[in-house]
Amino acid sequence: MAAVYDHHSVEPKWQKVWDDEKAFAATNDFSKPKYYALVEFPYPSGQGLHVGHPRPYTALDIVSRKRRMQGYNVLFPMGWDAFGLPTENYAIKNKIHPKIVTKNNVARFKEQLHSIGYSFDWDREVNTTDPGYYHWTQWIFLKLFNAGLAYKTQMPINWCTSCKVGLANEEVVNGVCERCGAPVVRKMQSQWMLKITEYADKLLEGLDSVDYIERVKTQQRNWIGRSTGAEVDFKLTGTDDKLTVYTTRPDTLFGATYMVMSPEHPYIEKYKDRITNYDEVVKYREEASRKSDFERTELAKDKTGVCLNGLTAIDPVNDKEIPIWISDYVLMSYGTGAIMAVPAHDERDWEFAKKFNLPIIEVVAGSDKPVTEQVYTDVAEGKLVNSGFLDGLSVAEAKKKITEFLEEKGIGHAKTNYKLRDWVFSRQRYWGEPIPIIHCEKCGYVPLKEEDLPLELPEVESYMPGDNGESPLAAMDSWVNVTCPCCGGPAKRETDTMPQWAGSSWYFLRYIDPTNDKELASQEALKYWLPVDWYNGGMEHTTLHLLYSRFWHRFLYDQGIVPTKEPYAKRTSHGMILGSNGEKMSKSRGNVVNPDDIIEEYGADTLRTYEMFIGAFDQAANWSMEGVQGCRRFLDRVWKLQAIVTDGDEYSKDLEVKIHQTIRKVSGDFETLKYNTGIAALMALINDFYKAGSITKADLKTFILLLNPVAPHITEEIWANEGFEGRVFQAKWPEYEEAKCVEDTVTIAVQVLGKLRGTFEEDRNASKETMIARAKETVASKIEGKEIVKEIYVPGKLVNFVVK
RNA sequence: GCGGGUAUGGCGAAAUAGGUAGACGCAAGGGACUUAAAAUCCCUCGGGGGCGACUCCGUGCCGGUUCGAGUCCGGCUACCCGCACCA
Repeated sequence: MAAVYDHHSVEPKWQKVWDDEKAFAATNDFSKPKYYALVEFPYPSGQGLHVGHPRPYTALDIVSRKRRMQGYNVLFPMGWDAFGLPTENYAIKNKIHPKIVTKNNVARFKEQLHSIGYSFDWDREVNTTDPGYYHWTQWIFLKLFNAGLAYKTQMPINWCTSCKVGLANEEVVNGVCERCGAPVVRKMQSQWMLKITEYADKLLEGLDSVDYIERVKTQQRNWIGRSTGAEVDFKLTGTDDKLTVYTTRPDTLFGATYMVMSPEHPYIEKYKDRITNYDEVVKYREEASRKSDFERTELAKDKTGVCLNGLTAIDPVNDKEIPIWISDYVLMSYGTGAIMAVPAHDERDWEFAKKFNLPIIEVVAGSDKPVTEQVYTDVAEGKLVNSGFLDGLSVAEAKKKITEFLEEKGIGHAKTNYKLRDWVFSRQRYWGEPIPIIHCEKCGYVPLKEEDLPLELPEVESYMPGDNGESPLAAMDSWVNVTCPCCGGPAKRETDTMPQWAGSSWYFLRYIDPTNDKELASQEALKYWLPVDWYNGGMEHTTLHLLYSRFWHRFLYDQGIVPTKEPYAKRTSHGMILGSNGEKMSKSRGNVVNPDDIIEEYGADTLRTYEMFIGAFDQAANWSMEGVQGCRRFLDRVWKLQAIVTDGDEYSKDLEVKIHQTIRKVSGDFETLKYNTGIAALMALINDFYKAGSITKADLKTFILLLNPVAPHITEEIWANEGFEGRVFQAKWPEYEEAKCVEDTVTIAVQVLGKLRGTFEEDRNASKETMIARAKETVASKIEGKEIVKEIYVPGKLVNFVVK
């Protein structure tokens, strides 16, 4: 044995052994119990791996390695989510094909991941930009199209007035273009959409059947945002038209004092002759078009709006004529694009009414202050007033009664609404999956035939979007102009590509059968491997990627393509790794840590141990070089255990209880995301080993097995040095006996009036009477001359005396 | 703005189900070894007071429930994440 642990020679050595022996390949032996562990596949950026990546990867590598030791057939795959904007922008700037850029980045990422010693099954690597992969992404799109879930509509995009290109939200900084600084406006564009809203209820209900951490479920539920209310028709004065609003509070209908329409509402165009201040309205609408939905609702505090002079509405319950305003906080994309405003009982309406001096009428009583001074939104306590036939009812009763009334009169009906919006699926970009649709003047949108897939990305001369905001593909006349598969007439290909979310919405299915060129994956393999048993990923993917992939999966289930309703049985999330200054790591802040440097100086096992020890797994943590060093010191102490090991195939007597406790602790902590305390327990045990002076081979063996999932290289090397049989990755996970986890004596805390006044040691089986008697001795001076009113005894823990 | 989180020593953090706050690690101070340093090993380490047995205070802030609150309840404050074309 070498005197010191030399990671430079040991780590690559074992990585090669694992590769050569195909140590971590999932087998197709479907008779074995399976375990599918999944981490989010990375976007192979030009910067290479970031120290944030190894955190979730190491966590599930630990789980995977432990599962294999527990006898499971484990699938733990890795791949590349390689389409995307930064690669395309790099390609534009440097005139290099994105394919080449991607290939280089992937090679770098793969080498980096390899050097950390992950137990990925590299035989199942997938890449979303590979035509053999996106063949099936396009195939799923065709299924969606044929099921009526893909449609085209006019949607606004961010448009740079100077570059003449569509921009991603991220490329818009404070309303101007990130590259040139010119103002960005919203421009209408015909876009492909996916009807995720049709799956809103299924996605909501599915959450009840899966084991996701609670905040992920809550965030998805709120994102879907189901609310039940009513749609109500208000007559437009002097016309045959009605203005339909959506409200969650139909009970407050008698308190509506004005209406607000979205600035984009079609009635504005329709009745522009009636609106006497139309110029002002148009100006306001232009200003609103410069703001994103986010800004429009963000600026809600300082309400803006314009009253439509000449256009009013009639409240259907009391025939009152009320004014109509337009304001940007009302969005065309939610509800009906118009609201009735009840300022007494809605915060935004109240602020708006105060600003523009509009009447505020109380219709729910129960507030401490008059509603002209403070908005009253309590729905549990209040009773209806000033509301005709609703007076005296509770809010819930009134909701029911008014909805029945509206339905009876034919002026409204109960309505469920969702905050969730349909998924904008078009990008005017090159580096994405081509949308396999042909547009024919005669036949409309015609899908490609399945046998014509994959529709490969053609080579183009420039990756720059066209002047009118079209994708670079639009310039490829020979590719664009085709004959209609339906009528044989002249037709044009769709030139938009899919968003990056497309490839990542189903990648976990492809790992199951990655080389199948007949189907997306074989039914037999899907039945065996699904669902994913444990999926860990960033909290930032909760509402988009996670929801999108659940949507696709549920759709595929409805089509009979996959055997489970839900793709992921369990979902957990990790916290971000921040720079040592507590800020997000970024080049500009100069606080970026490259994992390669850590591996070079301290080794992969140190990196892995530190990333797991850094803090609570689900919380953000600051990087610390000193902390890295501490973990390396721990591994050095592990290495040096070889110097104090003596023969013996049983646990040392003095260490036996500690070892059993540690097996229990580590086995549990590795399952519950508490990697930091699991490692702390191993550190505590090694401290006990050194205190004992010498340990048996059995002591060492168990310690090595427990540490192996975290630090696989050093443990494999010690295992070989000590002549233990086979490889650690083939060994069995250690077991503990509950009976051997308990000490003979317990320490009892003694409190007087809840304050700690002393402790004593006693046989753990001693009676309650003995414990209380010993407790009285322990705090004799504190309770002397006082009356004991109550004795509280918590077995094995404490005694508390309540005295007078 | 809306939705979701988080707050404990000098620092990263622990604390099954309301029961000894600060495990484990880092930094710091002292000691051993060394010509010296590094490495390693040993000891101390929340704050105040006391020579001392001890004692008071302490888990973001204000209040409550309880024999007992970091943990439960009500009300705040600060910070972090997401907000649909970054991934």
